[in-house]
Amino acid sequence: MSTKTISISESLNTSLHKKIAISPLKSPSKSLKPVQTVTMGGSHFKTIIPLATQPNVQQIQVPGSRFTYVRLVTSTTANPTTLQAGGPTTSTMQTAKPMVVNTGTVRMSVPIAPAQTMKQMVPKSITTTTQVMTNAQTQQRLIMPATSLPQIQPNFTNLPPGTVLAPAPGTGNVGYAVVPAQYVAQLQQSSLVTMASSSGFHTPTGVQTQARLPVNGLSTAPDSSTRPRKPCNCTKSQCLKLYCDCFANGEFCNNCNCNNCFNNLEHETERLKAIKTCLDRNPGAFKPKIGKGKQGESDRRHSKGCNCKRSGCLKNYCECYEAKIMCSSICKCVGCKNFEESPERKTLMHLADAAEVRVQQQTAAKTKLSSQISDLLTRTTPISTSGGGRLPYTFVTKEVVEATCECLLDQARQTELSGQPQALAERLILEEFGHCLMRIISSAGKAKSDCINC
DNA sequence: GAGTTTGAAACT
DNA sequence: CAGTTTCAAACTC
Repeated sequence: MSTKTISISESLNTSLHKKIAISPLKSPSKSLKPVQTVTMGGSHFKTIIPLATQPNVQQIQVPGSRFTYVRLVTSTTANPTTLQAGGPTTSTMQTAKPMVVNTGTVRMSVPIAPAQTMKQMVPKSITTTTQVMTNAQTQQRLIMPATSLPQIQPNFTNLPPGTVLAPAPGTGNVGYAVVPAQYVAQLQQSSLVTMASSSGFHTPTGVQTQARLPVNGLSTAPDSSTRPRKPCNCTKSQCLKLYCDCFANGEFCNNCNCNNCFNNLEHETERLKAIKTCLDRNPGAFKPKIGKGKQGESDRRHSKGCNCKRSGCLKNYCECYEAKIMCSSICKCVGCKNFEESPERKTLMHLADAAEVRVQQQTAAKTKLSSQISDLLTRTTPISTSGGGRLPYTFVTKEVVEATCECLLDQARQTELSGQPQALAERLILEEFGHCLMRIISSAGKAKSDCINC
């Protein structure tokens, strides 16, 4: 991977003429890319962290460095290109990549994640303070100046995400980042924002950060791009080995339950060293484990295959099963039941589907019941008797009865599907009926009380 | 929640 | 490369 230098000249004040070093970028993956940059050699690396000059963006200055550090996120497709910053459309969209900004004194590695659901991630609050652009891939990106240099901004609409425009040595602390909007949302949720202060780079002891990134550049679950990743519980690895999911995903730990965690900015040196060690051991350590299979095979498959011995590849111990893909020819598993025609697998799938449907039905029924009661509270006039303690009969309407019946039917279906004995089923249904009654009574009582007070 | 099982990662 | 150990997540009770 070579580093290319690009001049920014057009539309810039000549005194601001700057050199930009942009490295070719790598493909998106589960892993972050600082790993790629570390292998390039170089005496000093810095993990780039968010800009701070915009209301929703954090800028952190590392002592001893003249540069504003940023963390960048970019799209999942496209190829590396050479860029002419400020020029006409000389660039094409690029892949999520790590970037090395060679400023002459400091090399900064930029972990970059694929931005997948950018449209929905763009916070409304920031669109007024940052320039939002839409490219052919319908991804929105932001140009966020680390310091004010507004005349540059309009010329970067064609830069790929993940591009850092850094100044030549001696030109001051000015840097630009083209960042997909999703990352701004990450920033808002990340404790990176709270851990950094505008006066300097101070991270309180124990503070952990975790920028959420899609796993493998793919969504392993329908909502994986929006759901916070599970916190790790590492106790011995210092979160600096691939045992740690956060580390393996190229993320900082944040809100984890780990002990003696070194996977944070506070232990940047150790972290980068660990990344290098992992890469020395396995250059593909941070590459996606789930990739495209050979022709004729499933689109997605485990890059190395699993080695399961006892789980039949039908438990989450199995990386293939966990990724919701079938085992392939490269797996070395024993007694595998994770293949297309496997009856065990089909049964598991049916059970999982049924469970999901049950949960949805039950949730819907309960929501409807609550809605009916709530609706009644607003449109009925409770009948209160003077001290008689009777509840308003108007609450037992046709709608409430129907909603109650739905709850009971759902409970019946659930017990039937799970093969519960009849006696237990009846008991569960009765209990559900009791819950419904309690809700009705509670609502009616509240309405009565409200009426008395009014 | 504690203890067990599991398989990937790390180590020898 | 193979065997063993370490580790943290998944799972069971």
